[in-house]
Amino acid sequence: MKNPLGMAVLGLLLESPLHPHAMAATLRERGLDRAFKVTTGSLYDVVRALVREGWIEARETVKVGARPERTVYGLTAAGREEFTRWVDRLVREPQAEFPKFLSAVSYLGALGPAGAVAALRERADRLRASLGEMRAGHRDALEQVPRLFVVEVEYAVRMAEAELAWVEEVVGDVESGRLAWPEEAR
Amino acid sequence: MKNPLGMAVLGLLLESPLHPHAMAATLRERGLDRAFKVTTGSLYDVVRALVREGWIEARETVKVGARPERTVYGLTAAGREEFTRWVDRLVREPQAEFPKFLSAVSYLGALGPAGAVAALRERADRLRASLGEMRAGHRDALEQVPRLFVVEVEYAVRMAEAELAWVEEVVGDVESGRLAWPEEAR
DNA sequence: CTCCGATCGCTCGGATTCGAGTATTTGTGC
DNA sequence: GCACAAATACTCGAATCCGAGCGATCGGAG
Repeated sequence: MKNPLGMAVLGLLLESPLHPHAMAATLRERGLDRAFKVTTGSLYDVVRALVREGWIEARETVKVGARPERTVYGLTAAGREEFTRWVDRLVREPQAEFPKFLSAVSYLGALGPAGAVAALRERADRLRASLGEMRAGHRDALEQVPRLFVVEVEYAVRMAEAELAWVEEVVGDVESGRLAWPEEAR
Repeated sequence: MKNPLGMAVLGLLLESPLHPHAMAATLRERGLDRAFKVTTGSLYDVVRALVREGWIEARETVKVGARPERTVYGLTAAGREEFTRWVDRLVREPQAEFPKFLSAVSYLGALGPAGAVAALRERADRLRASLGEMRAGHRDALEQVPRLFVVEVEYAVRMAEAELAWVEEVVGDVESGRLAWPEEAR
């Protein structure tokens, strides 16, 4: 079980038992779909895996109307423990990750100086837009809930700001020639 | 074809035809395994996919001694074009990604104030260590190749610095009470 | 000259992932 | 009271991913 969505599920069930569809809906309501990739397809797989590990268990299967049955899952004692361990580990140990932008920047040379500047400028614009949305969302959320519950947005904002600053700096460096384009890089 | 490793392969073949094992070796030599997840298993799948798309093609199959045959692949004209488009798109359009730390921070509450501070402190230490390595590696590399070829390391360093700064700030905020721990968060 | 670890180069299959599809029901505007 | 969008709830199969091998060869120590 490596999928962080599993952690999200445990975290939700800490509050109260739910059926899969409700988990997805709740995660989206709380904006946690910015932090977890929540796709329904994967969700059912993840739930099955959590059951296999003994961290959650089916509580009841209710049928409302003629819709498909809903199986409600609740946390086990082991699941409760696992959740904390899981969060703790992910906070403690930086994982090697491979953001697509990092990959792309490795081959920035291929765009040529003018192409690189154009592409980076567009990225900067998009980053500014999404930063605007995040900041607004954060402000609104803070009126509803304590800061601790939206602290991950602050992290996301900081990282986006850092990226934006770097992108702008590189644009400047290319234009001023501080970042030279050697022959070998087309 | 979504795997960025495919982009890395196209980028390598731009220089000269190679067989899969040599691709992996070259990527590692150049330290690009920090930017691309290069696992041999996936590599062969990715190469097959690139052939299917018509972006690379088998050039020859040589047999040296009694070892398994090596199939050498080279770029096609379509592959050359696709590579540029690929880099351009990834630079232009920020992708929604889901770093594990972002997920974990969403449930930071579960660790309690003391637990959170402890875990964050450990992360900070690890980040400092890996920053040290990255900076040293970058310095060394700069003596060998032009800056453009290691510019992705500068990005990685900046992002790690931003994360470290944020982590240290949150530790301070928890300790000073500026980041309060409401009852609901255990 | 012979043993052993490192390197070469690839295959395989289990596990995971997720988009697209299905089918019902509720709500809304006209 | 009817059409139509949205929400409810889940299944399925195709694609992808990747760790764990596997067998050969090479280089160097003794």
